This record gives sequence, C-alpha cells and structure tokens, in this order.
Amino acid sequence: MTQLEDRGQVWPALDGLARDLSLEVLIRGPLPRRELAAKLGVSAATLTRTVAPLLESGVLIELEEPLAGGPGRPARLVDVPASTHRFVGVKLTGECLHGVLTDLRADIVASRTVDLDGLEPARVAAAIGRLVADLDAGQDATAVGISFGGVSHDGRTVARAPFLEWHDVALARLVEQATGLPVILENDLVALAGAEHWFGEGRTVPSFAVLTIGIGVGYGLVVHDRVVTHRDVGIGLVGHYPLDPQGPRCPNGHHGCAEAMLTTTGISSQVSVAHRRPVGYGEALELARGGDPVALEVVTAAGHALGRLIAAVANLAMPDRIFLSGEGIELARVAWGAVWEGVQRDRDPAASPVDVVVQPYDSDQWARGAAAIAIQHHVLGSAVTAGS
Amino acid sequence: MTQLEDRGQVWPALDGLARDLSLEVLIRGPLPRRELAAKLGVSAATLTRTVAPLLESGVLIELEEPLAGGPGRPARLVDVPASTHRFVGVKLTGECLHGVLTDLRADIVASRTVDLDGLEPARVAAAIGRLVADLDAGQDATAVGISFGGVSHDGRTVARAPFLEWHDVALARLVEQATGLPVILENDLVALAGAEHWFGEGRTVPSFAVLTIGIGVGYGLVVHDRVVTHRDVGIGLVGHYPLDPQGPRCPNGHHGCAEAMLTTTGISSQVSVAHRRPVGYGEALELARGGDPVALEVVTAAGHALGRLIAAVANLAMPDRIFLSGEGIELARVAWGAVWEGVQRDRDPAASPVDVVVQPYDSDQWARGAAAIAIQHHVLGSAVTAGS
DNA sequence: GCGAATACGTTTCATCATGCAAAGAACTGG
DNA sequence: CCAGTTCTTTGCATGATGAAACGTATTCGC
Repeated sequence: MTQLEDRGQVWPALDGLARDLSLEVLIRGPLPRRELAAKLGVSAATLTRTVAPLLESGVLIELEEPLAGGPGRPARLVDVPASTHRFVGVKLTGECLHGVLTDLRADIVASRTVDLDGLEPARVAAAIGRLVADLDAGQDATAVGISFGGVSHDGRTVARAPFLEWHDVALARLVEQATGLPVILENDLVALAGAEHWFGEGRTVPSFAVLTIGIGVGYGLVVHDRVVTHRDVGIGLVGHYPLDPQGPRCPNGHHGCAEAMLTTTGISSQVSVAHRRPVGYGEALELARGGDPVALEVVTAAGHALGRLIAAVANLAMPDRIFLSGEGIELARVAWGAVWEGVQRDRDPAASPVDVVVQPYDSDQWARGAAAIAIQHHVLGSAVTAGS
Repeated sequence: MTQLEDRGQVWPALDGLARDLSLEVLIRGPLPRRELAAKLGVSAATLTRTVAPLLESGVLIELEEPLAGGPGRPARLVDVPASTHRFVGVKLTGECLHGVLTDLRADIVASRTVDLDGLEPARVAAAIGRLVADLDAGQDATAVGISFGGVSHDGRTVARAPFLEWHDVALARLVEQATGLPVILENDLVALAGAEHWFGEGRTVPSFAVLTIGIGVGYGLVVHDRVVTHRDVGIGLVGHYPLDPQGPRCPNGHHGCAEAMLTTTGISSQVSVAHRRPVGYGEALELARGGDPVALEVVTAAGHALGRLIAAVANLAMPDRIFLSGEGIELARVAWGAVWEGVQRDRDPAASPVDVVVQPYDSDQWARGAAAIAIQHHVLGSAVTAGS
C-alpha cells in the first residue's frame, strides 16, 4: 500500500523530459526506447538515462515480451504499469450518479449507477462518497474525477449547473472530505473530449470535435492537440443552434434549434404528439426503421439537422475528425442518409469530405471521461488542459 | 548591402532560446531583460548571455531611452531593428495586384496597386516582379509574401485558386526567378489571421477568429496561439453558411447563405433590383443610413445574418475575440443594431458576451497579411503555422 | 549634495543535462 | 559459430543553466 502511495507521488514530481516521456508512453502505448527517443527528439543515450530511474521507481515498466522483428537485437517495450493504478470517474446528472473504476489508461474495471435521493450539495457529496467507496473497495484509487453538465472554472467549484440549480458549490472539497481522495471537477464534454484525446481514437489526430446527442446536445473541441476550454464551455453553446426554420419549437421559443430537433426528448415527444400516445426514444427510432411515416419524418428531419450541425462544426472549427456520441446517437445510424445529406447541403462541394466517426454508445462513456480528467490531473500536476 | 544580407541570414540560424527570445521581442515589442527572462522562464543570467551575441550581430538592438520608473536602476529595452528590414506583401486577386512594402513588424512603408493584364501564370508572375521592383526600389527586401483566395499546401504552389482558374501553378518559383527573392504563398485569410496574431490586436489573446466580408465572405481562426490551417482553409467554408431561410438565393441556389446575404455584390444587387437601377455597395449603405426602406431592409437583413454568423463562430470555435474586417465591413457599423440582435438570437443568454471588434478597413490590410506571412516564414525558417 | 535603498544587469562558478562515439547486448541468417 | 544488424548502455567532453555575488544606474530621504 505504501508502495502504491509512493508511486502515486512520483508522477507529479516528474521534471521536463521524464514527464514528457512518461506521458508519451501513457498515451501512445508501449514503445521501444528508440522510437521514444525519436518522438521526443533526444538521443538514445539521454533516453536510456531518463528511463532508468523511472523503471527503478516503478513509474514505468519494461514488458517481458521483446518486439520481434528482422535481424538485430529486438527492442524492449517500455510501458506504464497501467493496471496497478486505480481512478474513479463519476458522471453527475440531475437524477443519478454513474461511476466507473478505471486503471491508468482509463480502461474500465468496474461500473455502478445509483439514483440520487436529493440534490442538496451535502447529500450529493455523500452519495458520491458512498459510490466511490463501493467502486474502490480495495481502497487503492489515486484520485476521483467528477463531470457534469455545467461549468467549473477551477476544477474545485461548480460555478454553474443548471439542472442541479447549483451556483458556486465547492463540491470537490465536500467529496474530498467524504472520500479522503483528491477530487477534480470538469465539464462533461471537456471530460469526454479529454478521454477521447488521451485514451480514445482522438489520439491519432491533432484536432477533433465531439458532438453528443441525448437529453441535451453537447459539443467539445480539441485543436492543436489541446482541449479548447472556453469560459462558456458547458453551457448550451450548440443547443440554440438553428438547424431547421420549419422545425419544432424549443422551450425558449426557437424554431428548429438543436435542442428541439436532436434531443431524445425532442424526438420522442414529437412522435408522441403525432401518435397521441407516449412513445419512447428507442421506440421512435424503431418505428422509423419500420417505416412509420410520422416517425420517419421526425427522425429524417432530425438526421438532416444533425448533418447540418456537423457541417457547421466542420466549416467553423475545421477539425480533422468529428466524433458522434451520446445516449441518443443511434439516431445517426438510423438516419445516416439524412445526416449525410444535411452535411453535403451546407458544405462546399470542393471541400474535402468530413471525417465523421459514430461511436458505439456505452453508458460508461461519460463516467470514463470523468476518470480521464482525474488521470490527466494526476499525471500533469495541475494543467489539465495541456496536450500530449 | 552585405551587412543586410548577413542580418537576413541570422534569423533562420537562431537556435532554441535565441529564437524564442527574438520572437518574443518581435511580437511583444520592446521589453526589458528582466521581463523577457520571466516570460521565457529562464534566469536573468541566461537571458543576458543569450541577448549579448544577438545585440552584437544586430538581430536585436537596445533602445537609447531607458524605461523610467520608481527607484532602482532603470531597465534598458531590448528591441528588434524593425525599420532596417524590408518585406514585400502582395495580395493577388482576379483583377489586380495590391502590394505593400513593410518593415520587420509589418508596418507599411509604401503601397501600390496595379491592374493585371492577363491571368496566365507567367504574366501574373511578371506583373508581381514589376510590382516588387517598384515597391522595393532600394533592393533591400528580405522576402516576398503572396496571398490569394485559394489553397496552397506548401507555400510554393497554388493548388487551387477558383477566381484565377489555376490548378497547381508553381507561382513561388516563377516569382523567385523574376525577383531573385525568396517567395512564400499563403491563403489570404490565413495570412490576415497571421498578421493579426503577430502584429495586430490578436497579440493579446490566445484565440481569435477573423471574419471578412467583401466580394466574398472569409474566415480565419487562431486557437491556442497558433493559426488553424486545415487542408480546406481558403475554399468557401463559410460562404455556403445558411443564415436566413427567407434570404436571397446565391448562384448555387442556396437561400440566404452567407455569400448571398453578406457580400458587397449580394447587397448592392438586391438594392439594385428593387430600385431598378445599378446601385453600388457604398450607395446602398448610404441609402440605408438615410432611411430608404428597401436598402434599410436589405442592410438590416444582412446585419442580422452577420450577427448569426458571428454567433455561430462564437458557439462552435469558441474564440476569445472575433475581428470583423474586409472591404465591406462598413455594413457592421451601419447595421450594428441588427448585427447584435442576430448575435443574441443564436447565443445562449447565459453565455458570456461575444467580444467583437470591428476593424477600420484599409485597403492595405490584405497585402499586409501577405507581408506578415513572409516575415513569419523568414523568422521561423519554415514552420509558418507555429505560434508565438 | 550625499548616502541609503532599490531594482536591473553581468560575471563567476559549480552543476547538470546532453550528444557523440564506442562498446555491449541480443537477435537473424548463413 | 561467425558475420551482420539493430537496440541499448556507458564513457567522455561539451555546453547550457541557475544561484549568488558583484557591479551599475537610478530615486528617495535627509
């Protein structure tokens, strides 16, 4: 146990090259020394000298299996001991907590969901405390990350969270008192983008956007290998985005904005109204798949709107790739034709095709994002937004 | 002359710290050593050691006037000898060449405009050669930058330039043969953003967007202190942007896209049609100012559309600031109320206000951007897109 | 005026990180 | 088993760096 704690202390203390090196290994997976030297722009000698004490202290390990190749001495792979670290990620919504226990590479080890019995900060903090204790039964977690649909400027205080009706709640402190672990807060989309950036498919491109559809519409952005954190990230930047002048109205009275067209509730309520009975989101998509005219119309319009949103992101943020995710993203698969048509419509024909990746949605993804933020914060010391 | 050439050779040869230091001085203006040391994160000792040879070789100079302050030895300001360098910037359009001669800080020393007598590459290159010779009468320019509405991937070849109907024209080589100077090409909006970034108001913010309206609608972006250069930068990313479903149609048949609503030709032709006589852009704005109902309607709709475009940029690219420029930007002043209304409409009320700066348009701005690219290329050796 | 006080800039010196080059190590293929 | 090849380590010289002491140019108080 003390050894684990010692190892926990090691990362933040790393200096320039040792830090960059460990980060590279963490993010780009096991690598031979030679390749690491090339990536970091240092000589092989320096690399050996830097790696040696890190192996000694346990920050890095050397894999048993050498990298088989042609002639010559086979390369030994340097890696992080990912599976000996534990981090907790918690996604906080207005109804429940979704938590995951992960290793150092944000691979999920365990997962739990619990309902909230009240939204007062103290109650929520206590519930998070119990969730963390439940997930981290071995008590060897290094840090806790919490993500939510709202704004935190410092990672310690919830500056704003509309669906919780919180303002300036020092949630990190409360949860630290409950768990005894370091806690870091972050907007849910920044967290998801962070996870994608370090531990997902976003590793391979220097810039990408994440669009999520579900109860809300979310947007996160990575440019020049760094997450874009604007003071407004996390409040509905894309929610009011106008997509279809003939579309349904949102609660604010806008016609055809992203909130009204794309959210699960927006779609299911449109279908429900037409069918004069409550139709859930899944059923609405099923009806559309089956050819139900009303559902098809609603879903096609939504797909079209999603496509135009994608085009807008591609045109204005110019990412190399756009990831689609969120609990309602099945829409993109059901209405892919309409999505692509929407993209084409608002995109210059001469422009290169937009690289859109629909991610298989998994209810752990949001919490994994929170864990990724905890990992980043632990590994980088403080600068969460810094890139690879 | 040889001394100038020597100095020209010095910049690219600078190594790490000397290069960062000189760049900081170039971009942030004259600075005392102490402040430079703090900004670069090195000790005062290292700073002195680094500056000394740069002063010796003439890359940097020390201002005569010390910085008056409180008690203590007054600081001496380190600066670049901006006025002893010359760069040429040329903006290439389908009708004419606009050229400026600048110093090392992109301050304009001279300016010329000439009409093109043909669009064949050889003719254009010859015309640019004459323009450069005319501007750079002292023959002491270091490099030439050329910007245009199109795409160049390598700074040497015009990959695409719709209004010139060029494909893969090795313009840089042609102009180098004509002038004997190093030549670099860049998209006009990347160039304008680059000028704003290094030598304009963009210096003070790590991210900003540039929106231009004129014959076309242009968009450039700087994030994390680096210009965003996407393979599609320069082709009409925002031109097809839908802004008003009831708006006029563009040549491609889109209703109310940015091209149709915001360009000078779009506005003047709408007013012309209504008045059944040709009305120029300036006159259209004057009519609107004077209360002419038709012009007012067109201009108000355009202002509203511009506001929505600004909101879209603010929402999706999340810049700290948005600069408005271009030969038609007077629109923003005439219809500022409508612009702001458009911004508000598509912006979450809880979001922070968008920081919009309308720049006084000056016909030299485009060419100055080209000069800025030449300066950046010269100073950085090759990586044009690298930031400060 | 004249000595504190103060802040900026330079030099000295010891340290440390780094690269080069040579040696060592671990494999493949004849 | 030896040559060939590639990865890794070690020895050595070099050069960059920071701490601290020193030097310098000003203001302030008397």
